[in-house]
Amino acid sequence: MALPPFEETTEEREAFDRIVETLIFLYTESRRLTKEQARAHELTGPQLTVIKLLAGIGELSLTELSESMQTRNSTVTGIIDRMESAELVKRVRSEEDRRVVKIRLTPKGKALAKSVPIEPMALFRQALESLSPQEARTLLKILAKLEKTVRDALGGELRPSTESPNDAPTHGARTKP
Amino acid sequence: MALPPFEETTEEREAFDRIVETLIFLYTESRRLTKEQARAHELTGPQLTVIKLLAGIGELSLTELSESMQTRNSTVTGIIDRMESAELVKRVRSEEDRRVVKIRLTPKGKALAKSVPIEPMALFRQALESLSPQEARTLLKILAKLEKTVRDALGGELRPSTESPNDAPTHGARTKP
DNA sequence: CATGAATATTTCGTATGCGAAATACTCTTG
DNA sequence: CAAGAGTATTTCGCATACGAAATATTCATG
Repeated sequence: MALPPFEETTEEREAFDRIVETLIFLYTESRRLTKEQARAHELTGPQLTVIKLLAGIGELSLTELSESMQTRNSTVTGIIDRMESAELVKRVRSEEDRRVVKIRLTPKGKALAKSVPIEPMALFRQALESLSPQEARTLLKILAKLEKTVRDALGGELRPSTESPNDAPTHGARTKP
Repeated sequence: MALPPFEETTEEREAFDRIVETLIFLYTESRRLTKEQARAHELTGPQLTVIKLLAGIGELSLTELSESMQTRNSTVTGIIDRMESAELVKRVRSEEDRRVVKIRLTPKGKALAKSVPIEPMALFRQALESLSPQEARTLLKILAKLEKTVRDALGGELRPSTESPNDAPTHGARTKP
């Protein structure tokens, strides 16, 4: 009677603030450390992600890459430009669909992928190992629920972008698309 | 006997991958929507964060701002430069310590802060409301544990930056420092 | 009180990251 | 098969984001 479901208590608000803050902390610190570690191998964070993705798969179109990395095509174009200049990667026009550009590792890129042991978001992954299996399962379940809520909210709201129906931003995403 | 604690099963690895992916999804999508909503008010995402922070506090030094936003000083300098050009904010040299720059809202900035209803990371915050109180508590507990693990790891590792001992990156952090 | 270590901010160069518009190509339908 | 809708990528301009180095100022010690 006092507080309907949507009323937010002060306590609840503080808890939410802490959660938001911690989410940002975990994401940004992991990103920073990845970037720093990548530098030791003459790579940037996103470039490391690209190399690891391609090493696992072989080749990906630019759009597939951008989806895997949760970024926009226009962002990935720039990343690939620089990697191509550095001879890490090459663009190959697809034969079936000539609009598509396939991205492949060069021998130099493959060698680098093999020699670089770090993986994107390693810091966060490592932290996950400190959780009990029970906690890990619970975390995954809760995050999945949040993801669903967000996707539903975006469905009736977003995708105002001109670009392809991507999902969203980068720097260390899936290692397996 | 088969798998010592540090051995990672395939199943576990996939769960970790999903968690990492979801973390990135939640962070980046919330960030994107905030940015998009801010645009309707002639603001960028980080600028919205600055305005909301200052509206709650009054004034903050540049370093305090960068810590609240989990970004580097050099990044915030640029953000404040543009906001100052837009007359949203002004720099005031501190009297006690003349190295310090205090950032304050201008009347225009205050008015804008009042008229803009959106808050940074609103999408994610809103999603949190879909959780049961129990789930929210559990999530907070697990994230706090991860945060501690990460801080410990960084303690004996990081902070290789030349800049002040900040914590890390931006775009929508605390609303209350 | 002079010097050097420490701290706060800025400057600079480079790499994302994004949306909007332009290009190039494919796929309908008529 | 030609015109237009749809899709893949690039181009462009702008705003972060970062580290390293430069500046300005304060503090600690001798």
